Amino acid sequence: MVTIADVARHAGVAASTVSYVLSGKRTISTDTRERVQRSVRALGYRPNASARALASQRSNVLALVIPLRTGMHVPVMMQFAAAVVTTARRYDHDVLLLTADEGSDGLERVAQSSLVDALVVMDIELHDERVPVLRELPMPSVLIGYPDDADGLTCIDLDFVAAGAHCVDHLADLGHRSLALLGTPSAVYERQTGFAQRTLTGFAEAAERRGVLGVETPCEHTFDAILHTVRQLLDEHPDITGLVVQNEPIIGPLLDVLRRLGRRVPDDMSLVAICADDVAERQVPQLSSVSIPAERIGAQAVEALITKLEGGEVPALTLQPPSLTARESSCPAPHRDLTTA
Amino acid sequence: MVTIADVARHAGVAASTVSYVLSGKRTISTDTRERVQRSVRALGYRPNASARALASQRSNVLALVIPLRTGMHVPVMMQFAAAVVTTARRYDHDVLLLTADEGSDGLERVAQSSLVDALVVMDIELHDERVPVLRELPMPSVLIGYPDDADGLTCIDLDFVAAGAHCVDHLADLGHRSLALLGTPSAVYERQTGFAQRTLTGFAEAAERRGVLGVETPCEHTFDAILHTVRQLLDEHPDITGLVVQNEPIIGPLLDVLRRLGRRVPDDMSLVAICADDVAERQVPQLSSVSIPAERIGAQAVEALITKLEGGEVPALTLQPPSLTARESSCPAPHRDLTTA
DNA sequence: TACCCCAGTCGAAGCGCTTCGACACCAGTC
DNA sequence: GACTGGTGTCGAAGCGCTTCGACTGGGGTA
Repeated sequence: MVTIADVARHAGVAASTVSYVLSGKRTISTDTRERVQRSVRALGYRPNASARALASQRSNVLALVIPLRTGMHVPVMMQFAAAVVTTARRYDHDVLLLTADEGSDGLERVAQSSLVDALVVMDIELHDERVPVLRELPMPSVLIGYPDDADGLTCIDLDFVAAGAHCVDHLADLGHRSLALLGTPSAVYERQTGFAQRTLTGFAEAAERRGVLGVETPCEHTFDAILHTVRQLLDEHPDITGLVVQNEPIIGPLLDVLRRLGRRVPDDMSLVAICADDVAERQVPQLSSVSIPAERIGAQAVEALITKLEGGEVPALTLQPPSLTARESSCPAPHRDLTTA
Repeated sequence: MVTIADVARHAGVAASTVSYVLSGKRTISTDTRERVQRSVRALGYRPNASARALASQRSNVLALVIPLRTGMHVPVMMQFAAAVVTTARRYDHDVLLLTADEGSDGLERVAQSSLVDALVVMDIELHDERVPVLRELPMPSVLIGYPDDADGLTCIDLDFVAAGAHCVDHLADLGHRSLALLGTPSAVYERQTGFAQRTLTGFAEAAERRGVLGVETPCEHTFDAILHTVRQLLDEHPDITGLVVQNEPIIGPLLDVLRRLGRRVPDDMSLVAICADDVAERQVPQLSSVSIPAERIGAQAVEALITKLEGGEVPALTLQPPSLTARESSCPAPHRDLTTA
């Protein structure tokens, strides 16, 4: 391996000069700078990451904690992860992958051993055991999602309360009076995952505000579960004409189930999904949806972290406003009242 | 931060003694060992990763290169990734996440800067530009998948040739005489991805060997594309009664399409998928399938790497034998010949 | 002309650990 | 009683880099 000393010798300067050329932290004459850069290229020099980290107290590595848990929708997670990695690279950082099942011990491990400079933590529960740990850690972190008590933390998320409300408003504006939220598997609610809870809240509040019926039900991923859940829902509330779906993997089978139950989308049943745009567009009919800007949020998380690493200030909570795109799956409610009133 | 010197002072020994207690590389008296361990616990000491890496020339970090490319099925990838991370942790290693779009430069970067000790590379193409680079790198690597020329490499994969053949054999055994392979999106074939190509080969060879018709067609992910592909397939080859599917995300909509085209599964059309077991089981009807043992392969990759890091020998190519589970989606062929012969 | 200042460079210290060789001590051995 | 061979511990060197303080020389100022 070629070291900085080799480069220095080759260029006829001191090792520290090479270091300053590379970091730009002191002024170096054009002449020297170019000579050093030529030597770097000629020898194919790459600074040793550990030596650099040891001397500078910076590893240039971010930890990314991703959940690999039941009920989570994997492709969305990967979009976040990809955005984090890509953005980190843009700021000359690498990403260490941790799974959530290492828990808060894992966070302490990588932080206290100085393996990483900062952490991005996904899939935050309302009462997350990792939150107090993150608060005490001697390095910056950013959460994607946010706990109930977000004091002293930096959190970034889609505004799921507003997202839930948006869906209700959209359907209510179209004249629907009875709505249901078809949510994530119940395990996700049980562990009080922020995004699921908040969508629920937004949905319920908006239904109340608009004076429409709003029922909520979790839904598992198997076809039979979907069939059963929807059938029961429509049995109990036969006048439901609007469905809000926050559960990506069931979207395909759900359309199937509705067909099988004799409900045409959107004629008999309007649908709004909370999901990635490409998923919404891929369906037949294309789904009206509130998109999940995973790319944007992942990038923002890294940028916030970099800012904090450089000593800058970032807002404690950044909520992306949701945006709803109306597509083919939602339309004005059928005029029941003409026949039933 | 607590350093090894603090621990040494606290325990009344030399720093090197602490190091030897921690590594176990020299015999230490029970008395001293316990005293040191107590001090470690009392002070909450964690060795500094960079210092350790610098001194020992080992970072205890593995690079994992995952593809984030069009046509790849994300959940399967994540299963691999999760298995790699989990297994790495079992051997006291961490995982640095790289995306394939950094290409071979990314590999050189992390390897030559000693950021990592070894690499796991996924999604290998038959003529992969990264292969020559990996061969030259001064550290071990393991490929999940394998290129045409695998000389000097360590590769682990499901035996997709056998998988393709297995599917044909299963259907041929059931009396089907005309089969089709509904494959990945064409982009995946165009970049000569190993698993797709080899399944094709196995499928074609087995069809030839069994003397049955075997047509092959790529298939994109959108509903319309699936509908169009299947319709065209059945127009051109109306007597196809067996379908092999290697394209996880289309499985749901495909069942839909077949229904729409009036083909009942399995009565009119037998189906065998190459996909994760849980996906196969979630469908209605449940799919006969060759499973993709992502967990196993990911774990094996890491274990091979650890063995190589310790100077051990590992086989150049490890092919997992595929196993087919017959479920509801395949049954004996309808007895056409009675009516048409 | 004497002075100061700044740009440009160097040398050395030190980041926190591992590892090598040396050494001290105690048991056996002859 | 001198010698050998472990066993357990220590000190020092060194991993490859960053960074601090110091030094040099040339240009501007008084």
